[in-house]
Amino acid sequence: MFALIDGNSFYCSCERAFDPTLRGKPLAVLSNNDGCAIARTQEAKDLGLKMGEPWHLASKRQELKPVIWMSSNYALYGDMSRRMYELLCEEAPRVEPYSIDEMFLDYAGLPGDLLALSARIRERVRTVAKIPTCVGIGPTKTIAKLANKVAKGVRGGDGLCDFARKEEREEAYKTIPLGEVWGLGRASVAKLARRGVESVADFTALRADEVRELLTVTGVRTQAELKGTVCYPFSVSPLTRKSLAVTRSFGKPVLAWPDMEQAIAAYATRAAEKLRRRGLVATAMQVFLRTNEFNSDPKYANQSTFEIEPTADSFALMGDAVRAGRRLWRDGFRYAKAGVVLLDLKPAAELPQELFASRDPERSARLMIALDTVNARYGRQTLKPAVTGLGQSWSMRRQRLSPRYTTHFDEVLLARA
DNA sequence: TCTGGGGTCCTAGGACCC
DNA sequence: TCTGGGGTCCTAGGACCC
Repeated sequence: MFALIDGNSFYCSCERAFDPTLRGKPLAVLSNNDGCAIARTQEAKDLGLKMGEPWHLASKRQELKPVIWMSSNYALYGDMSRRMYELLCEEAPRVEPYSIDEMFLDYAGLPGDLLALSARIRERVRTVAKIPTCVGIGPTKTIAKLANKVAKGVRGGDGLCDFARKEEREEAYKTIPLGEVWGLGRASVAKLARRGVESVADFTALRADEVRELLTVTGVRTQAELKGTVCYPFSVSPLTRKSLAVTRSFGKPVLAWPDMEQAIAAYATRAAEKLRRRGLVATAMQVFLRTNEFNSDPKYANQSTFEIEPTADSFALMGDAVRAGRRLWRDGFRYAKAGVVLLDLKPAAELPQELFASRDPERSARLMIALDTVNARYGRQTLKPAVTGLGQSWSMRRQRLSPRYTTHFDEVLLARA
């Protein structure tokens, strides 16, 4: 049996964990660049704030005046996520992190009342990590996810939903709309609706070949999982990821190549850091830049994907990225966004020793270790390649940032006694 | 002035080969 | 002159997720 536990309004709950004055108030956390709302407390939802609403529009709506807006603070959320994970590891034999605020638990082989166990876990996460959560239980991940959604939907409920028993969940399927199912998005729901399929029960009643024709094999898997057959097994350690990206919208439009060069160099440097932290090397790279998609600026977007010599060296990656960016650059546009994506990642340990590598691998490794050590101790941007620049007029807006309570000594909470 | 960032998987279609 | 089947690999685009 599986369980899925997830934090309610996770980013908002993280902010509240450190600032109790935010409790009971309508609060929203904004996306990068303070673009749109990506997390809302119940109070903010009740005022009518929608997921993804652009802040520049929402903040002008009269009924949303009471909402407290905060920039997203991923260092804090990542840290809170890790705490939640460590707590869960003490309670459940196996934990699989799924996203920053969601973890699957494997209850296989556990004796006793799994609902009571879930309640205990939930209470511990609430009191120790200060994060309110909901838990769904089911024999497959898809069912556990669905149960979790049901638990979340009950206001003033106990935050738990148990779909372990076939009869009970099949009864519930009759009234649950299809869009609630993990793996069925807007497009699939619309396709199914045209066939009169609206509830989860309608969907599980379809023949597998009909589902396949409509939704391909992913739809077939989702259906099988809803019926209790595991298609997505539990895995404690995810396989090494395949790609890694650093992409950002600019705080203001970029008009000149030197600014773009700085941005691309900085993104490549950051991507290289992420790569090294995971012990990986990249063997291919994608660089893209684009103008604003939403306004009436003249449009230009282009990207380039190419193989590179396998590496995690900041300078090598930066050089490749900047050269590619230069080829893509056209004068006369107002650029709104750019990105560096590292592809076909491999564990560094598997890297064959190149006889004629253009860079001395040992020297590169020593330099990168020095770079990472200094930056770990003194802050991320202490040592960085010169071309990434000091001015950074393009960097994103984060005007409503909370203090970095957990990651910076000079911003930790002070307790007076 | 203003609309996020970072992932995965699947399929169709073209190029190329035997 | 016309006609065939069957592979592989790559890429673009769609769909979905948080």
